Amino acid sequence: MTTEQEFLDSYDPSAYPALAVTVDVVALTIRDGDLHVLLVTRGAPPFAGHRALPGGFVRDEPLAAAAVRELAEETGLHPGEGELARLHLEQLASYGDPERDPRMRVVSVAYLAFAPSLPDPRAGSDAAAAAWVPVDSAGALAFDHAAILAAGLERARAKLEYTPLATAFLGDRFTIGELRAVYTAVWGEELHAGNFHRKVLSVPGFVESTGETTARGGERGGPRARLYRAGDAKLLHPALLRPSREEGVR
Amino acid sequence: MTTEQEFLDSYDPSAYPALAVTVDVVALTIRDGDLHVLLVTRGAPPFAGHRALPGGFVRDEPLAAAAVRELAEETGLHPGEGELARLHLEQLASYGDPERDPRMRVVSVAYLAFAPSLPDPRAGSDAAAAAWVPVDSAGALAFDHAAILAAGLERARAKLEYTPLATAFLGDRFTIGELRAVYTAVWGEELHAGNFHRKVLSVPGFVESTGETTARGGERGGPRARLYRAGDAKLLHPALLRPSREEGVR
DNA sequence: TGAATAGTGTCTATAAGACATTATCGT
DNA sequence: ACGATAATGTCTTATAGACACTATTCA
Repeated sequence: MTTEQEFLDSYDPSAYPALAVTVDVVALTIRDGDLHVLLVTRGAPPFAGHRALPGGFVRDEPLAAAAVRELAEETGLHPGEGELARLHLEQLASYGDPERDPRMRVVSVAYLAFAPSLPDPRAGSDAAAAAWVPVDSAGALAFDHAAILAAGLERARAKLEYTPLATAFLGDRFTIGELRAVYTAVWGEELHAGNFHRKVLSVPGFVESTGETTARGGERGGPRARLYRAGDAKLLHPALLRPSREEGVR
Repeated sequence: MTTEQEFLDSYDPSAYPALAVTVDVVALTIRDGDLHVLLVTRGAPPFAGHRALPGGFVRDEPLAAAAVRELAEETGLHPGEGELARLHLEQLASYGDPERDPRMRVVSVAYLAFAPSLPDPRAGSDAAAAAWVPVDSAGALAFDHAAILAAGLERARAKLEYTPLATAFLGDRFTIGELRAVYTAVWGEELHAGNFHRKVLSVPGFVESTGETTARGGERGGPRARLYRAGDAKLLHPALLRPSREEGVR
């Protein structure tokens, strides 16, 4: 209870009940115009057969490295390889309710990842039970993972407002229309094409022109679109605010 | 390495190296117009004699409860008692670099607290070494606490933009001038009094009038000010943006 | 009386959003 | 030819910020 006692305790961790630290990852990507999250199907109790966020125990490594490692294992890709090299990863929050895991006290550090469209997890790897699932079809998840997913989605929606991270869902070159498709998928709202176009170009450092255009127009017609790459801005100023933000204000 | 192996491991935590979880609290308050943070002076190695954020090991309790408990111990106040009852507490981030504590692997969950002006920590309590320190005078801190404090300050500055949490630094009734003093203390920038006044009143749900005024004018003259209390808004719309946000955008 | 503060009014520049328009491409 | 999309133009309204101004109170 006293400060000195704490110092003593700190040298004797076995005086405390066993406690584990895990990382769980909310990995988001966009497929076919819809926002998807990477989920695994648990093969053992508790919650056997339920879907869960990919994650696992932290080893002798930084927390973010554990998140990247788990993600790489579940997708069958290697960190720094191919599309995983362009991954955006940020810490989301930590969850440590004593009852959140029925086996023992587990504190989980959740991470949020934005990925360009990735292939399906490789069959035969650790990731046999992993799949990209539309976020609207995630359903019930193991442990408190539904709450973690909800927090990740809300964070992602907010981040698109004031950061250029929407580009993290795209390749290194993209059209304004593709960028708008990211916003509509994450926010779940249609955006006015013309206003969005002008606004994106008016924010300093959001995108920069490559001088190129697409090789051909859209599948259903339309002119060739100019290609852009991500700019050097870390924050959008002014921000792109969501249309419907009156709800939830009170 | 495989998913099944993880399930087995999860039942045998002793297979993993000893690991501790702590909470550290960035507790902010405003005294004499300046932003202060609660710091303790360490009495034992490592970092003996250095200042540090208040914190300690997590017990059989939720993480937020551990943060409140540590804060109560250091200030000598009891949770839910007096000013501590009005405390705003939110999770900040977790810090788990393997080298951040020289003794052992410690993962710390940092919390951020906004408090109305609190008394000095009680002499004779656990808090004998605790004190409110102006954030500009914090200097070097033990472990990675300087980085945690910096993250807390940035979070606080950002939160004041789009939430009504500035009122968490004030009593249950306050003037617009007192609210403006919170903003100038946290942001470190002067705000135009007239524009601030009109803007605060124009944001729905930020403050609501009590119909009362202060008993007397300012110490150096001026009329009596109307008294307000916090409104029911959870988000400010439109937000109060910091004047200088061009820097750090790139 | 003078200085400081509360609160309001006015004006300008910027930004958001609704809507229209033109050009280019695929089918 | 037709429909779809890219990109730009126009107009209205809301907001931010600079500045001026009046009223009230304390020293």
